[in-house]
Amino acid sequence: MTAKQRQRLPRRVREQQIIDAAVQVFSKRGYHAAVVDEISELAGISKPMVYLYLGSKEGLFIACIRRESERLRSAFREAAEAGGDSPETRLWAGLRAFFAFVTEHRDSWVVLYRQASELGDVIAAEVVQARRSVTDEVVALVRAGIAEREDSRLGGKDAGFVGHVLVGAADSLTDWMERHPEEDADRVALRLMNIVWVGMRQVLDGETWAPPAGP
Amino acid sequence: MTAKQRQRLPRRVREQQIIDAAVQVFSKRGYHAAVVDEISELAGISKPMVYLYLGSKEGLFIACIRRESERLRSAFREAAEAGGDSPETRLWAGLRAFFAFVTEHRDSWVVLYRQASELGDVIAAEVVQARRSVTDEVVALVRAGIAEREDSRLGGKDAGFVGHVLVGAADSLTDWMERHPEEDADRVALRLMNIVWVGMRQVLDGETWAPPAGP
DNA sequence: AGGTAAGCCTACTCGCGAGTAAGAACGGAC
DNA sequence: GTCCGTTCTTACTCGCGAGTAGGCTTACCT
Repeated sequence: MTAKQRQRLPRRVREQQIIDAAVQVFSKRGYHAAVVDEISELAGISKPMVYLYLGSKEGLFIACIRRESERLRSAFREAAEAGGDSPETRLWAGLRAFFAFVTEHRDSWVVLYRQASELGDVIAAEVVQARRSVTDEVVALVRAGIAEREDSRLGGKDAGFVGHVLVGAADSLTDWMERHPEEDADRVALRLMNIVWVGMRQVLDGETWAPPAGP
Repeated sequence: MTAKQRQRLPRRVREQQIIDAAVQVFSKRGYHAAVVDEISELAGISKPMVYLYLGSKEGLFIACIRRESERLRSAFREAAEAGGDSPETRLWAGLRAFFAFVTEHRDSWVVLYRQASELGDVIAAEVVQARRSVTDEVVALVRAGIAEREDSRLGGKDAGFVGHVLVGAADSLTDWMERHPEEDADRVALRLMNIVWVGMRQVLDGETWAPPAGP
């Protein structure tokens, strides 16, 4: 016995521990700068175990994306579904859940969306897919909100537009929150609703903004 | 004569050519996956020239960030300054210039803001700095817009918030634009103004959004 | 107890890519 | 012509990190 044998654990558990560690390291270093040895060490395991269970560095990263993406999307959707009857309140509930999630799992967010241009098309596609799936959830709510108005002058394309505004703004606000720790997730979500949703409602009511007439 | 001597050009010119190539390759592959040989080849030069002029891969990347960041910021600022007297029209002009810039120089944008978590603190700091400098330009306009109202219920912190919303939304909308090529930069900027600026104006006017009273 | 499969490790290989040494060709200046 | 500085190249070194070979150990089953 080499004195160095660690506690044995079933594969299921180890896999999750490895992914836990990987999310931290990928988040901190980025995909390429991340070193598998560091991940395995943080997971309390040796490198070959990582390869045995996850296949390759790329496979490991994809596993991270999949798991974290699923968690985030579930958090959003479940909150939205429990958020009342109107799209408005559902969107609000979803946004609260979103900001709560990224507050608590900053690493997940970083791994999910701050790695876009990196590595071969395989992973890039995975990352794009993950972001799109979140955007789609938001767009669905916005579309429902628009559809409530019959005479609406906004259509499906506008829902996509607003969805991107919301997701992009939320992403960026993640940074803002770091410098304003006194603002919790709920307050940030409320602020965002106040700007974007109110703006959209105004546009729906026909009060648009137009640039001053030019030449 | 080794038949392989290329046209000789002064350092100034070569440096720019190298940076041109580097922006393309960094944008396509990401910092770590980018290979200096590919950059030098694309620049029509041999690798040692890159090291002679830019020092290291890191130095090369920083040169890219600096140059592209400066270009983008100038584009925004010059448009804003020429955009009339009110913060409103200046912001509008700035946004138009921004979207026009990223439409035409997508690579620059990708290199500037889609590389955050990568490499040592040195470059990460540079990237953060670049994004911040753009955000600051926007925030200044928003703050001016808010300050126009005397009885404003929004303050400096809100300007920062709205600035982050705008920059984040704009970032995300670059993806949306790729899937909607029929929308040019001006139309996207107009849409964004319609949502965000109108929303903010409403809040300034006191029409806020509040969640339905909860337990 | 003996077999066996799952969990785990040490100690490698080996290619890729950052960075460099050493000098060749060109273009003036005098 | 012949010097000198700049531009440019071929042809390396060398470390780092992804991935692996091969085997040891513990838990459980019969």
